[in-house]
Amino acid sequence: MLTNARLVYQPHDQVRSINAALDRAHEICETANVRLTATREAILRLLWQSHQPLGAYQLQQQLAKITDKPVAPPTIYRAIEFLIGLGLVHRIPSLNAFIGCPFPSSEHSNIFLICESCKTVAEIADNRVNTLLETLSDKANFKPKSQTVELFGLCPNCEPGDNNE
Amino acid sequence: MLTNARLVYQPHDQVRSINAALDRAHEICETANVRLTATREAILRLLWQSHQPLGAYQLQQQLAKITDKPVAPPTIYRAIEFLIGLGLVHRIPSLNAFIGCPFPSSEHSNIFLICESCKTVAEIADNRVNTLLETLSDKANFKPKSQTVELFGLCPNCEPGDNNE
DNA sequence: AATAGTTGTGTTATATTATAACATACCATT
DNA sequence: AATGGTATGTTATAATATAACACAACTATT
Repeated sequence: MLTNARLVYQPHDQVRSINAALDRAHEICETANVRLTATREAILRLLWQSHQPLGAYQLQQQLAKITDKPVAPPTIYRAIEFLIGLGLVHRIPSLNAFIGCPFPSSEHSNIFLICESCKTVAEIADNRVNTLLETLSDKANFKPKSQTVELFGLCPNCEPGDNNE
Repeated sequence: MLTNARLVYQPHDQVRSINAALDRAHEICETANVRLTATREAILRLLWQSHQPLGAYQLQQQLAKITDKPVAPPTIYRAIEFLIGLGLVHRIPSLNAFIGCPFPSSEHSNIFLICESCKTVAEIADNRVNTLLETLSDKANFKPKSQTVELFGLCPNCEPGDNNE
């Protein structure tokens, strides 16, 4: 099982992990022979910096602030589309928002743990879920191609009882 | 495992199953001591008649045609909200659309089989999925409250190879 | 059946999310 | 520097969803 739950729920060295992730992203783009332009990298960085998913118009505001000039929605949506295509970013449909993928390039189903209180989102990848969903699909004669799993609840930091350790 | 896959993917007696479902809906409302008004029932009927999820504005159009007078979006959204609250209707986030629940009143996770070709949506309920997702949540110290599982792929009628029988 | 309280609907306006269409700029290769 | 592909800017608008307030309908009690 892959997960970024600890990173999301506990304090850690943000800058270092983001730089490492960006390096990885550059590699991925080079391999795919596509360009990680300034805009795209900025959007990716913003998404990776936030453990809460960001909407397109939040990204618009933040990008405008960084570059100090206005940015129109298509710019944002194009960058997002590009990043999603590479698996660097996920869309969370129930929130109309986007989040950086903690383990791009690993083939995985997307299981999102969405905290209804603080809105942070952690991600899990687990093959058993895929396997089970494939079995169930089979019984219904359905051929699955992709999937989204969203769990809504409380993260360890917001759970009233026993806390994160 | 509960599923409406056969109903969705094969021809069947629409009218009879919808009437039975509506009877069931009336029971549920009576028990909950809430009113299944004309508008709400009409929306529910429209959703149950369609194996494809309908958007709010599609429902608006269809309802306007039935009642022969214009209907504003809030009317639709209110009815939908009411029906979702009772578990009679589900929202499918990735489609911004709604679908009638084939087995309301059964506690279940929502697993949607969304055909990318013909857009029909079948639903499955299976406890193993819930169990597995709970196990995974536990490991991340996450307390799940609800969930949405969406599978995208091809239904038996659209799958090129072997067809539905 | 009159009243009051609650619940549901009509109506208008507007917020939020997303895309279409076309012009311009950038960038690599010749 | 000319060409062709890719990326971005710009304007307008489509599609989805909600806020706020007025009015109507239903329900329970007198």
